[in-house]
Amino acid sequence: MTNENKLTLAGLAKLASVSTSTASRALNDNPLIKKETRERLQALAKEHNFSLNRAASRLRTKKTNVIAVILNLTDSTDQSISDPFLLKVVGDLNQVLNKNGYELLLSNSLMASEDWANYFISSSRADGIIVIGQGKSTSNIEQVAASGAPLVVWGDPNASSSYAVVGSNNELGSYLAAKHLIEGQCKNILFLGDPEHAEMNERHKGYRRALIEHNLNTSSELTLSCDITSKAAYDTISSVILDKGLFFDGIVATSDMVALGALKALKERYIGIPNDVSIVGFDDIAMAELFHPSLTTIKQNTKLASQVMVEQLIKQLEGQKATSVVIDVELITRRSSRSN
Amino acid sequence: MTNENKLTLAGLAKLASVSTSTASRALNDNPLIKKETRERLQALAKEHNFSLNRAASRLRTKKTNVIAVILNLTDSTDQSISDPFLLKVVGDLNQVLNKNGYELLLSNSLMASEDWANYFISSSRADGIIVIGQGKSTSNIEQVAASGAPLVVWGDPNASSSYAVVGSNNELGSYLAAKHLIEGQCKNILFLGDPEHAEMNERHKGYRRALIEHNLNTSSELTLSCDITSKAAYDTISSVILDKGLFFDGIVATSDMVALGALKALKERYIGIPNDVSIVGFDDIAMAELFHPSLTTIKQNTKLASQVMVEQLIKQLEGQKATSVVIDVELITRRSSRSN
DNA sequence: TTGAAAGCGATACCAC
DNA sequence: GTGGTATCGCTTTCAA
Repeated sequence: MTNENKLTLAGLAKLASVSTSTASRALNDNPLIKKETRERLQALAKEHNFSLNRAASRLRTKKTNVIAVILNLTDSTDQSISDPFLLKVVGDLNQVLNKNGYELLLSNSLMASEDWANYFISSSRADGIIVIGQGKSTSNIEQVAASGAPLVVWGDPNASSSYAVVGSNNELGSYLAAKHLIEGQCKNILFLGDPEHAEMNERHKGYRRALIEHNLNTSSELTLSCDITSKAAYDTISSVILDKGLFFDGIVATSDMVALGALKALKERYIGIPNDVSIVGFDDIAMAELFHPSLTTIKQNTKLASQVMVEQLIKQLEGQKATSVVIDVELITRRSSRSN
Repeated sequence: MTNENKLTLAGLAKLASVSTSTASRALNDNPLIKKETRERLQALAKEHNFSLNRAASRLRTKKTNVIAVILNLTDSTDQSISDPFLLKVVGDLNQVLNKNGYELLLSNSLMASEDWANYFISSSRADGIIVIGQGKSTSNIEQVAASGAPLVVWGDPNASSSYAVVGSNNELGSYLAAKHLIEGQCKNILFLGDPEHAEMNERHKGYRRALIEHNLNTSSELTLSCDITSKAAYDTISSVILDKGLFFDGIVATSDMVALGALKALKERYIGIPNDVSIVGFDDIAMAELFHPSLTTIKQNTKLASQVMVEQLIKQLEGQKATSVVIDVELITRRSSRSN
């Protein structure tokens, strides 16, 4: 197999005694070619383990059928790249892209050059870009948008932006979370997360809306800013309890990882969950129900979201305009919060 | 930016009043070209947002600088693709590949055609293949190996195989796990996992070795076969307790997800961990220490493993022969098992 | 140190 | 329905 020269389309055509044009069309299942001929060539290709050279066809057609997916990590290398939620999205995107005939080129913001449009699109490495996460700064993303490259971002769809953003209804999600805690008789509800981050800021708004609606304390000492990792959440909760004691009876966390970090800190102090403190997470990662108590959370529908992202991207690839789309969230009630 | 025709190397060369040859060499930082000229052209390229067309250069050089990473899922679509351990490996590989100038094309066995070598290599989509997981059948992998394509597999490195396998010392891992339980006075130790799966089978061997060394019961009813998901583990443990009561006091699980599923089933029945039953997992996923009790486990060094996999792959890309490599494992003692 | 030109392997326009 | 051929944009040998 490695001794002779690799078979090319021209070679295959010769074997079949047709022209390369015909061979090309046949392998691409072009209906211009007689069905019989098509099938004959496809069989021959299979027999000889022949595959069209993508580099060549990409050069000629100026289409790669590749989508670059960029994990837009905030800063801390290790923590966020292993966030199960982000990786779940990558997995789902992979499925959907493949189903639509695209391949997934994986990157992350720590690696790729600064100028994404240039690096991926102009260089014809990919036809379009999906960015997962807006992070704290969106300048990279705006640059891509300005270049006119097909682009979809997973993030906060309510932010007015020059590009299509697909994301959960974050405000509503945390509103539902807070409301659920209030209905469970929580009076002093903490918000745990990083309000500087676009999506998290929306979640903070929803949390405040619920509290205000129910005339609860929204004092700023109830908003605890911390990184979106379980470690940071654990540390934050641990130290705040040490400082001020247990001055809260509910937590609205900005992610499941954050919720789980908080949960651990509380349990270590023998604080009862959900009776002393109720907790609601955000994401509904696979592990949420494995914990004890299982985690009440706001489910983000990553499967649907991936579908929508790919749809919106394909629209742009076809020259249409894409729009931002809000994905519904859902409260999943489990045992880390009091029901009713 | 979209109005005029896209700039090509020839165009850039004209702008700089040099030949395309010179321009090409300059942008590739070829020392043949005077340093001054090189810098001038690189600056010009940046100024005009110019990037070399990869499709063209790949066609010409017959090198893509892309590595296909294939998640070799067993069967169940949803469960395994979200296994945090596998995705962690993908993330780590991404980092290492990028550092070495390669890009990562993500695929999974459910999607890609049957004939991986053909699909990825002959078609010049990628220069090499990394397969994550041997699954139950290795015929796909062997086909790639037979084709002579650069290939590295994450799996059981002890299996004699025609290709390079990088993987943890699975046998030793579960041996350590079982030994640790025995030292904690466990007498009836369950093995929970799927011994048909290559790596899991090694783990089963290690488990048995430890038991035999200590004259413990190795009867087959102590080996519980179940899928490598937390759900399956939960169901398996639940039903076995229902059937036979609590006839064991230790569990060697084949993965953290499995361990956590078992943990949940036991806690729901108010079985004390680690006093009634001690548990050891395998992997050391990020969440292992968040659980209550935190999970004792066998750590797989994915970072090192990724480095080694890429190294071995690059060797092959350079025409050298690669070898299988065993990665050390480490017992991480936490609270789900009795110490000492 | 630089330039001219051939050619990588497909596709698609135009002819028949 | 099928075939001839120019062409996509770059790299690299050979010549200067």
